[in-house]
Amino acid sequence: MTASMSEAIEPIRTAVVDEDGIDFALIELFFFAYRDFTSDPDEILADYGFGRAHHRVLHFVNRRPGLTVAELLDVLKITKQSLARVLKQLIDTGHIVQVQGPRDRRQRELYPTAKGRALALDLARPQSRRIAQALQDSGQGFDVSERACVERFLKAMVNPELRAQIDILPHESR
Amino acid sequence: MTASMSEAIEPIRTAVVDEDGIDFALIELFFFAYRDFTSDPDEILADYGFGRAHHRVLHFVNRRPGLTVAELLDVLKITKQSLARVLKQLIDTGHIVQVQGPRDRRQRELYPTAKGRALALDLARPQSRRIAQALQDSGQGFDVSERACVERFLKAMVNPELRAQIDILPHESR
DNA sequence: GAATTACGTCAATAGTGCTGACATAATTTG
DNA sequence: CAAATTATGTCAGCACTATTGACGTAATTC
Repeated sequence: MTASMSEAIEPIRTAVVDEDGIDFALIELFFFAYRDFTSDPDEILADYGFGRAHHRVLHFVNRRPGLTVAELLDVLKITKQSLARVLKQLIDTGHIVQVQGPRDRRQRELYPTAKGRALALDLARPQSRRIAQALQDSGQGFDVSERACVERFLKAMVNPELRAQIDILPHESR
Repeated sequence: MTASMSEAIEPIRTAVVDEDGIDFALIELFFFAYRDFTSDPDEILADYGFGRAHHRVLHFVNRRPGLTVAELLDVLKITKQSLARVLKQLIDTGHIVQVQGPRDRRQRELYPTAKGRALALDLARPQSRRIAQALQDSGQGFDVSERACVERFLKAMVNPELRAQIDILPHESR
């Protein structure tokens, strides 16, 4: 764990620049943007003793009511054990209910309750406000649809094999 | 922690839709995009026994060589204690060196070593590739600069009071 | 000289992720 | 029908990143 040898290791005093296809500017903008984007719901969640994991579960159960546990794991790309804790808490607090699968009785379909729906909307509100404001602030005014541009870009950033999953989720226009 | 009362809580069977200014579509796209975006460097970091916190520190020390500890804390918005561990590891492994501040000897200026610069570039490479590919895939071809649009949007998503900090960082065009 | 600042460190805690193992019930397969 | 597989739940233990609060030291400022 120690720096090899005893000679002084030379500090590099020049900043890295965006060269050779290295895009530090967008990399760090993405970091800052996502951090502030998630900070909005974080404050609300804290009041419930919940964290981001709860938010994500609540979000997707609201977006796809009747999801099974396996499907949810596949969307979130986490393990059963990681999901178990947060899902149990959301069920115990009456935000989500489990319903035995109609065809396959081993499955548990997950549905939001009115309480769970309300919380999901409360969490989405400040994030939506931030997005709307950002689109408005950054829009060029003209014909160019900032929203369409951003939506295309974000989707293209997702691993190709996962894009099919996204298309399952409800969307307004398209 | 238990759902109040004994009556069955009704599951809501309809999916939430994007209405009343709620933008679920972009919210979840942002989640998916950021998750995959960070998965690239995560694999490399694992080889070093490092995590995302190490990546962030290494990134900003490379972007602003000579940063003091206090400045780094201000950029990352974490506590001294959270930084301490990861910074110590990066110093012990010879990725970052501390130099006593020239004016104020209490300060420790942080600089990357050649090793630290190399790792920062290795981590930025797959992320930059993903961004470039996404911009290309999503670009409309025409005159519209997808990159400019995305950069404006991401910057507008950041809390206004923090945007000044971003402008300090080196950038190519602008 | 006293207060403040910059930094380091210690102890304790929380949230979220992981692996591996095991149990149960239901469905599918041979 | 018996056996294998699948869907889910649960237990134990671990890792990483973050938190708060407290304390110490050295350097600077007032």
